[in-house]
Amino acid sequence: MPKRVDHQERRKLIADALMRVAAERGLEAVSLRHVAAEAEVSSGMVQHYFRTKDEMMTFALSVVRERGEARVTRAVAALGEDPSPRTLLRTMLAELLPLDEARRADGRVALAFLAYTAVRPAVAAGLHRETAELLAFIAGQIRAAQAAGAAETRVDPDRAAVALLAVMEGLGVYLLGGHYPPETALGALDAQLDLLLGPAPPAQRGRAVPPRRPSKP
Amino acid sequence: MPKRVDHQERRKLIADALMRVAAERGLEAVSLRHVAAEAEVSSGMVQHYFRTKDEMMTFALSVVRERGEARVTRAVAALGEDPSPRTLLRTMLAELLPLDEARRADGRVALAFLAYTAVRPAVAAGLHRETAELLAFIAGQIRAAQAAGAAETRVDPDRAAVALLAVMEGLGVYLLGGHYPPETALGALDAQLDLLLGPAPPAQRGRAVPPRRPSKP
DNA sequence: CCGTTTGCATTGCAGTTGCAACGTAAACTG
DNA sequence: CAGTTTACGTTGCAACTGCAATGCAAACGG
Repeated sequence: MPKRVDHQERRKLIADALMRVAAERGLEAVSLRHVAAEAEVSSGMVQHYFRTKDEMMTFALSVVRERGEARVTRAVAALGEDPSPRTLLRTMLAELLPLDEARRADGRVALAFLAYTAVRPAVAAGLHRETAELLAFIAGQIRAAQAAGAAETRVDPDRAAVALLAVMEGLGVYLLGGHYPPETALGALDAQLDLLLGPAPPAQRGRAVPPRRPSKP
Repeated sequence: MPKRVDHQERRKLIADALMRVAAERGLEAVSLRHVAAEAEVSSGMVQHYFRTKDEMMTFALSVVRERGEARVTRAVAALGEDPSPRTLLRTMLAELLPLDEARRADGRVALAFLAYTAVRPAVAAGLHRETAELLAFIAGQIRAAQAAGAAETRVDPDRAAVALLAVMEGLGVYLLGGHYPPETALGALDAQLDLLLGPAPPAQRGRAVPPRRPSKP
């Protein structure tokens, strides 16, 4: 039986189990044995693929990141050929909000890792690059909208991008905390886009994110 | 010696130690013994004042909330008699951002508790009330600014309040993660206020929060 | 002045933790 | 077919965990 196993695949299997544990009971409940049990493998196997717990955590963090990226790319791809900046931004950001249970689970894990990395700065390096790229992209879209005359040109695209991404992150945090219902968050997101890009064309207004067919990533 | 002790004071002493541990090494490192050691008391004493660890955590969470509130009220009080809505909002929100090391430490603890409560919904009840109050207050200020003609009346105050608070929370999270420097966060906050309330009067622009004298709360 | 209550310190315990060590069986290499 | 490597499974261990139990001295109530 041995030797013919995909190393990366096993690691993802374990990381997935870790995320399930973390989503349900928090990162504090993540132990070698719990993860192993959740993945239905022996704890020896977990040790075989991750020499230390920290290695496992770091890998899981990268998986979380990639999941988010995959979500966004899929949602954006579903928009078809070059969508308007507004549609693009709204789709991206709404996709990153924990609006259904699947995304809530991911969100809880992400939030846990956020707290985790806040105390272990060394692990956070990868996140910085991603944030920087996202910010650059968002700023680009805002600039495009301004050039097309759709947006007020008084706002600095870079600052607006930082604010817009922060809105999304903050809404996500409050949603996870159950401070308000999803509609409130979506309303605030749309209001923010209105502020930045001017009122939306009526067809767009309040349109839901396209339905996502069930998948087992 | 016994009998003449202020119960509440001891509990705060312990909670403070807990927050120091959590700020440095995360909530996972918070154990009865660690907290006791940090507070320089016996672990028996900790058990005397908190019958279970959960009771201690819940109390610490309430202390975190109160600290934040105290910070804001102090900063706002320093503004003097009825300041403009814009000044008020900017002062409040900037005070809640982790811009110096003291507030970063508090922020790390708050973030850790956010992840903590996301998995234990029962504990989060108190937070909801506070958020709701804050939102109502912010919305009120925005309404006031609109009535005074300072702000564009096209934005819905309630939605704008949700977005504004989310901006602050999101900026805080990214700051704690070290994704960008404090100036970027402050820039985005000001940009957001510009969007909501119109450009700031020149005297206000970029003015720093009044210096906070060192204190041992 | 004596019992009760309060405020702590110490000890002990069962359970859990990360991790090292060892064992083993299957595939690949020569 | 011998030997090495890969892929695990099992066991064990020292450290740590929350918590119960016990002890004890000081203040207070009677």
